[in-house]
Amino acid sequence: MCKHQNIEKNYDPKQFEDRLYETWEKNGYFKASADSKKEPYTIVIPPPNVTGQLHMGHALDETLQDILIRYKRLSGYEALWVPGTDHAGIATQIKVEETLRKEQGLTRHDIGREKFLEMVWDWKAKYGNTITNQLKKLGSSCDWSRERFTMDEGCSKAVKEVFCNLYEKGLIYRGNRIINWCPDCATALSDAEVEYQEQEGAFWHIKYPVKDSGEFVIIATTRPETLLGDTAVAVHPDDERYKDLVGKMLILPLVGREIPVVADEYVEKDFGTGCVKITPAHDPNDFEVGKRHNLEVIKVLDDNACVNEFGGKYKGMDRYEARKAIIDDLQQLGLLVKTEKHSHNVGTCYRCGTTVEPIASQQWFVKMEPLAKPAIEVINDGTLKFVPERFSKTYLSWMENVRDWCISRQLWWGHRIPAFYCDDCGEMFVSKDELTTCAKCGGKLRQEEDVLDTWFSSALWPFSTLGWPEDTQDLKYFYPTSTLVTGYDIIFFWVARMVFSALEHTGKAPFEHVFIHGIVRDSQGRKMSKSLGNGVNPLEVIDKYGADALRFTLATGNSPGNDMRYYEERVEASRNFANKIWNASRFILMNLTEENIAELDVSKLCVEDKWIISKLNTLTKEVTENLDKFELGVAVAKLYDFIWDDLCDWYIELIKPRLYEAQDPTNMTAQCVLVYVMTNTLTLLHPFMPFITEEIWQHLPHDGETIMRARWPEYSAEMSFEKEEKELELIMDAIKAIRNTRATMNVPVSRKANLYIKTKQKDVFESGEVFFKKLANASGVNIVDDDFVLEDATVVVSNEAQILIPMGDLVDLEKEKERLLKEKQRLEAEVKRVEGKLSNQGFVAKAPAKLIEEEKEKGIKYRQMLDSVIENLEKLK
RNA sequence: GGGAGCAUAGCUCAGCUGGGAGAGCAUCUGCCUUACAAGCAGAGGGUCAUAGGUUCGAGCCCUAUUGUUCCCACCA
Repeated sequence: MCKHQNIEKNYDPKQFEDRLYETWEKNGYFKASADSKKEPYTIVIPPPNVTGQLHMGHALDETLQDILIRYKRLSGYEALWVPGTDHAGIATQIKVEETLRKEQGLTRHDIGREKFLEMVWDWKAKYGNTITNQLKKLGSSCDWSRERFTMDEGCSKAVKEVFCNLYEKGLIYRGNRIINWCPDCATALSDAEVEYQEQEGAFWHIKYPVKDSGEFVIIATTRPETLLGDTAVAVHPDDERYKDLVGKMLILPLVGREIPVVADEYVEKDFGTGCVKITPAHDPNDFEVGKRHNLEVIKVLDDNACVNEFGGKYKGMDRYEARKAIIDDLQQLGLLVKTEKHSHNVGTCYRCGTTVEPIASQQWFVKMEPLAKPAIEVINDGTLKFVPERFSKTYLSWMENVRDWCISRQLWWGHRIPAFYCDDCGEMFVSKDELTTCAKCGGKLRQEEDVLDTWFSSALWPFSTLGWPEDTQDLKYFYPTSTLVTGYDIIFFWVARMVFSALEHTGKAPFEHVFIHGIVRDSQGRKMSKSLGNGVNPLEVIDKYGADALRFTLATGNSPGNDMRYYEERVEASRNFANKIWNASRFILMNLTEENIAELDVSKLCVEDKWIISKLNTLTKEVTENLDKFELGVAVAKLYDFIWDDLCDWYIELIKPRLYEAQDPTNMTAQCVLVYVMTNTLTLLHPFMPFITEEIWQHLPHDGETIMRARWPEYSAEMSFEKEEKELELIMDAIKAIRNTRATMNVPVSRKANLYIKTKQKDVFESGEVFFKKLANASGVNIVDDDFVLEDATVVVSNEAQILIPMGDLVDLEKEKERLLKEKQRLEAEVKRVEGKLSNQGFVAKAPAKLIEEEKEKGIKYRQMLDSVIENLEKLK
């Protein structure tokens, strides 16, 4: 009779997740078209590192994006999610270098630039698909036909275009300035790529002899090894102690060079000794001081942070060896006054953790001030909004204080800077084209060796992936993008740079909303990291519990911008929820008697049908509103409650009698309602749990090929049934009260009881007979008059009803008294609260009328219930 | 030094524009009731960090304090 295929008893995601994804992709459901008449909705993926592995951070990021994309797609938008990967300059280069060292014992310099780059490209070809395949496991509905890579032809073209453009405007320049140097990666870093760590260090007090006098100046430093490059000692201009010293010459210990004492406001009088050694080549502040006083810049450390030829006898030592040697020597000479403990912040490389070395060096920079201005403006005028809003503060404070961006990197893997030098005449050319001959002297040109900061190309991602600098149809239709979803940890690296780049080159903010999430931590609240070995592999979680369970876990109980802890127990709970949906659907399928199901006929609906439909209607409204406000966690929690409590625990139980009775004239209607409610619920849930919703949807009677092309449910006033909701809730309240009483009185489940109900709502309770029998273990239901008397009965008082249950010997008078007294206390408290409110002049005068009305109704209800309880207590005396 | 977040049940966290404190897990009791034991029914458990304030009414708004986490700055 039943033409519907039965499904397995237990939810087993492995049976369908991969299969469904393949079908979706094959059928082109993820593809978006720029010819569409619909409104566009666009997200570009934060490109993961091309050689990376999926971690929980990605899983969260992709899940949130996929929820938004699927929601918008269902809501009738032309939804495009552009995927792609980042070449990740340093990270990738380090990985390949490591392999080269391990497998062949060679460095990149041994094999040369060309060979090495070939190797990286091979590496990319081999491992580049790993992470994208992992994204597919999660269910990400990216338009893979548009997959991009930051070093593909189009992106490279965009990079050159931007570079030349900025150079021509004078916004890119080459200069000798202090930069952060990572000795291990052997490259310059931007300020954003330096992480500061508090480290226990020392503060050395050193004597510098004053020339031609027996006197000394004592300076205090944390970096004695840079002494070799000192070109002055500075004091504060107002410092009385050193007034006479200014202008005099000092003899630099160990070196013997003469250096002046200068006066500069940068010096803090009260810190250290008030005298500061100035090393312009190895400290950003000293560099500035040096500029003000025309000091020589003597670089004493080389690219490996070892002392160079200007270091005399210390030449060749690395910075820490040199430090130790210098301290020892100073001590022997009696020039070391004292050593204090001192904790201070040390800059480290965000990739390898090595302590960075500030070094004066010839590098390329982006001039930030003119670019930052409009990027600040778009926040202030509301063109670009952060969710949650507070992150705009983080963004603004950075943008307002931003310094010029060092964009050159001494790496091989990346976009080579399009600058060309002529060694014959010294001319430099910046050009999009590969120049070979000098336009001035005809000499041979060589291209700049340095490559660009990885973030230079990712800064263009929202428009370079859509075809810029060409004026493509995609760019016209999908740009600016709608929402950017990313973690707060890359607001500076990436978000900020995308904003000013987009404004400068496209004239538009790259997106409307920046939706910020936190990071996924381990169960102890620690960051997941390789070194701690506490990372959880999302793929293993998917393997064990399914992608939907992982997605649900990441989406639920998580609020925007906040970190979350990962607990396997939570994934298990999510899997259980999936199983619940699975079995509810299994139940529906088992009870469908026709292949096709009729349209919902409102005139045939029973009270419980209207109740669930009305509930669904409200749910639809709220879930939609929550999604529009980026409150994904709230939305999915409401879906959970509706499915588990309203649909499974109540509605399905309520209609079982109808379904089991083939002759029941309302049987068909119940089937209709089940299919209607389940189909709509699955659609609302689909963005969160795409696989299980599709799998079930395919089994249920449906129109169309896929739930991905279903229509997002809409709130409708016609599907709101307030009267029926209230009526059924009276019955539900009574059932809960009876169950509660029976449990308290230790009545065995097997013992059914007759109910005698006193109520003014006779019709409502009469129609609830079948529900009482099924859900409250009633053998019979009798509506009786108020003067009805029953001996040896327990009395359950609920909203609008008194229910008498004869229990014979089972009624323990003392227990019954105790129960009623407790009930009395509870109700008295309620009555007191309501009456307190209503007798408050201020409340009655100022509170909204609707609220007052509700309180009055509650007052009457509780008063009635309390009276009943008291009346019954009297009888027991 | 500047800025931000967090503090709610034993644990992890929700709580939207201020209107009777919620979930999951854990605990206790009773159930293999023909969708689901990955389940069902019931129960216990909270001075919403502290002190003030605004309001008829505060977990939510304001001020201060304490604890905690993070970001930025970098006094050598």
